[in-house]
Amino acid sequence: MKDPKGNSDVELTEQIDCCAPLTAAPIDDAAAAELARTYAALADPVRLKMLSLIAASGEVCSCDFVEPLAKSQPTVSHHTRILAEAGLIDGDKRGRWVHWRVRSGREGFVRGVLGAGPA
Amino acid sequence: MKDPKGNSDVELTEQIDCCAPLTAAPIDDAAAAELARTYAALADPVRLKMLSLIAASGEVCSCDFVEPLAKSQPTVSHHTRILAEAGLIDGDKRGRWVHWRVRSGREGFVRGVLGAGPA
DNA sequence: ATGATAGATTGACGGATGTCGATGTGACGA
DNA sequence: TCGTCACATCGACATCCGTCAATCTATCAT
Repeated sequence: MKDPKGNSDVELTEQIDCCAPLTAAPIDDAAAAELARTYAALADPVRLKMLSLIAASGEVCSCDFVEPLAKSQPTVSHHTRILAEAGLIDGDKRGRWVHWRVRSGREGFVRGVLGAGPA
Repeated sequence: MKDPKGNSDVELTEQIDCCAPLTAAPIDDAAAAELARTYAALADPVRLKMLSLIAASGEVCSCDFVEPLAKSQPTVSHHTRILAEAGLIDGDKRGRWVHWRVRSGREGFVRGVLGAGPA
């Protein structure tokens, strides 16, 4: 796959010009793959409800997911794992319980994700 | 604290309050399903590159996707359809060509999606 | 009309994903 | 020590998804 123009990893720079494009340059393959992985983690209603439960309470125990989500315990574990591997939540094991919270530094992103209305 | 439609910039509003939740309440099933559909459309590197190509150029013909994406014409058509059904792009048929643009009103969302770094 | 072109649709294939029962692994309590 | 509880992992299954060759549809040029 060739890259005719030398647009390797150009960061998003503010263009205040008239008729400025939405983005300065198309993203490269690595960035696209990385972003796709993040959004894939958000592409499931169960995981979105998980995120919103965590975001609303600040901290949620794994056991407290089973009832509101109406999913089995292995399924809940599966989804928390995916969210954690996507870098969106962190698990804090205290005794037999694991408490989940939004990863530090990602609160703004998560809030934006959950509030993304048609605007 | 109500959350207005303030999804302009994903900005880090410091949570100085003690124990302030990220969101007021967990999202309901319908909202979760709707959001999941949107993010599912973004969960593919080919579609993200498409979006970035459109966002960078303002308007892209379907035929101009085949080469930079290194995908067959049916595959390109498949992906444009998914992005359109997700309400992210619109196709403008002029003669034999279809020109794609970011849907009006979704520019901010798309810009945020493509520039979603860890902040 | 005829042929050429841009794009959509169909059908098929392999791989990824969501789900749950069964089982494994630690941690707590009696 | 033994049993229980919380969670992770495994195995299996059905479904969904990305991909392309073949084909169909609509449009343009001659």
